[in-house]
Amino acid sequence: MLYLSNKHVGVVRTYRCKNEIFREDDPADRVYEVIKGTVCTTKTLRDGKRQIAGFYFPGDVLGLENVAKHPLAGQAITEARVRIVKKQALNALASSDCKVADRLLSLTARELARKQDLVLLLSRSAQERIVGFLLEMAQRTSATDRIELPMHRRDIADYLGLTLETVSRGFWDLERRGAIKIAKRSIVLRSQPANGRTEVLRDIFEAVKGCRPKTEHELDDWLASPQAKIATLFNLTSLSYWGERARS
Amino acid sequence: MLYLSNKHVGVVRTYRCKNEIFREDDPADRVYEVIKGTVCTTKTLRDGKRQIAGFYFPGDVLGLENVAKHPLAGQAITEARVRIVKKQALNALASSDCKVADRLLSLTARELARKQDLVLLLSRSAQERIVGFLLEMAQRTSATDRIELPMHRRDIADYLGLTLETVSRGFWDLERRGAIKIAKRSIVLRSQPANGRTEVLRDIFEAVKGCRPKTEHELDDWLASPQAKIATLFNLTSLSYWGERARS
DNA sequence: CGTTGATTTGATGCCATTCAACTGTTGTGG
DNA sequence: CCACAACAGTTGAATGGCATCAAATCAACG
Repeated sequence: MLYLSNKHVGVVRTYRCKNEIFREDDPADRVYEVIKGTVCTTKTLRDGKRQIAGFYFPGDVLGLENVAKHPLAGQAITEARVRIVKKQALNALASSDCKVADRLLSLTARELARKQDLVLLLSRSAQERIVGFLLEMAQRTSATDRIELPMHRRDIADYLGLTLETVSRGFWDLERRGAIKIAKRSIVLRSQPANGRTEVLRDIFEAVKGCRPKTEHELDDWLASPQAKIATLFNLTSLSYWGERARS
Repeated sequence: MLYLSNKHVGVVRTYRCKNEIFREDDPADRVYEVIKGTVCTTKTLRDGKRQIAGFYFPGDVLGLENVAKHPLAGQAITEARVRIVKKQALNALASSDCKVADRLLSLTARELARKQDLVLLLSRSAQERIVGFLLEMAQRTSATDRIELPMHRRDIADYLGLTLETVSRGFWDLERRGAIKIAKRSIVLRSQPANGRTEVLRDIFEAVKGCRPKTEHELDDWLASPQAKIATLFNLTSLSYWGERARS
């Protein structure tokens, strides 16, 4: 499903895994809509350290920042198909079609909300970042009980501002506690004991859904969802309160 | 100077220092334009830890994220005057006046770029975050040789994901090296020695301005600016390369 | 089978936090 | 005017979490 444009706008290109879609300091005169695969934005420092500022899945759009030159490079994490649209053409469309302008603002605002979440995530402990990452992936990749992670440990580490060793240890810690089962690049969620203290469960419900469950049934239904399983992981991390990280 | 709206839209309110402008989980049906003073967005966790996701100065607009409920609270850092505009009214304006829609998108995209920068900043060492913070403040508050910091050490710490002690030590370290002079809430920049290695200076120029200096004169001129003085601080932090953090 | 890259595991060290004491400032009321 | 409390900021010492370095394990592939 293409949100931003239709078949008659822009060009579609395919990128092999690890190939660059655009470079740092390239003129930022285009936006890039992911059609298939996974893409990320990276910044590489002279000392070799790499930071990943965001992952992008089908339907997401890169390059919405209001800047002259890309502060970050765009890179394909897996083989990826991307629609490239010139901002100029897009602006022309937007001024003629109000819905396009609306959609553009909406996409930018959503991206802003995601970056907000990332900022909040980055000022937490290593284990909390890892759980937060799993929660984000579960929400964004319409996961069932199995979360497929297209990116490497190294990518996750660069995204979370950690080392890949710490990420590895963090995953293993969750597995040791019986919360997940690691199968290569996919994480299988195991149902939590959830014994006793239902008040805590209600708190978690509220933290993720934004309101308290109105009926027992509503709570039980939600507890069966993968989001709930991940959210309850937060209990394992001595985390008192996560706040609202789940939206739309 | 009011970017977003004119005198006939929204209402203007004044908030005392530390007062809340909007709360976490309040319906996000309004945007808030800072007219005077300084404002920030905060998230408070149950364990008492606080995170600041952004500072906002006159001309900046809060609440542009595309969400139903505010994920963060808005709080006045100093006494602040704020224009409050309902999103509904704004959308009505935007659909009739194309320039308003443009301005709205531009503001959101700028905010997105700022959050990008913050994400990159947060995955660095304590000292680098502190220098990066000074650089951001110098750029955003049209500073001369003196940067006025309206916020407390505690606020800076919560913004950078550090403790206030670490921030204090970081400032003192810069003072010890002769880079700044601390005067309560204002930081006086002292011109850097800049002796020798002009190649390094050119690198810093490029990192901040985005292109290499074309003439010696251009380099010298820039070196006299407060931005340059702060940028050269990065030399002091064993930081090999900062990348482009200065825009518009 | 050897090579290469990805991940896990282990040992050690450093940086930032934590806890604590102390200084300086501001405001309040007698 | 002074005593006192409350707050902001600085400084010091000890702890611990995460990075770093190093090595082992494992899978994929020619």
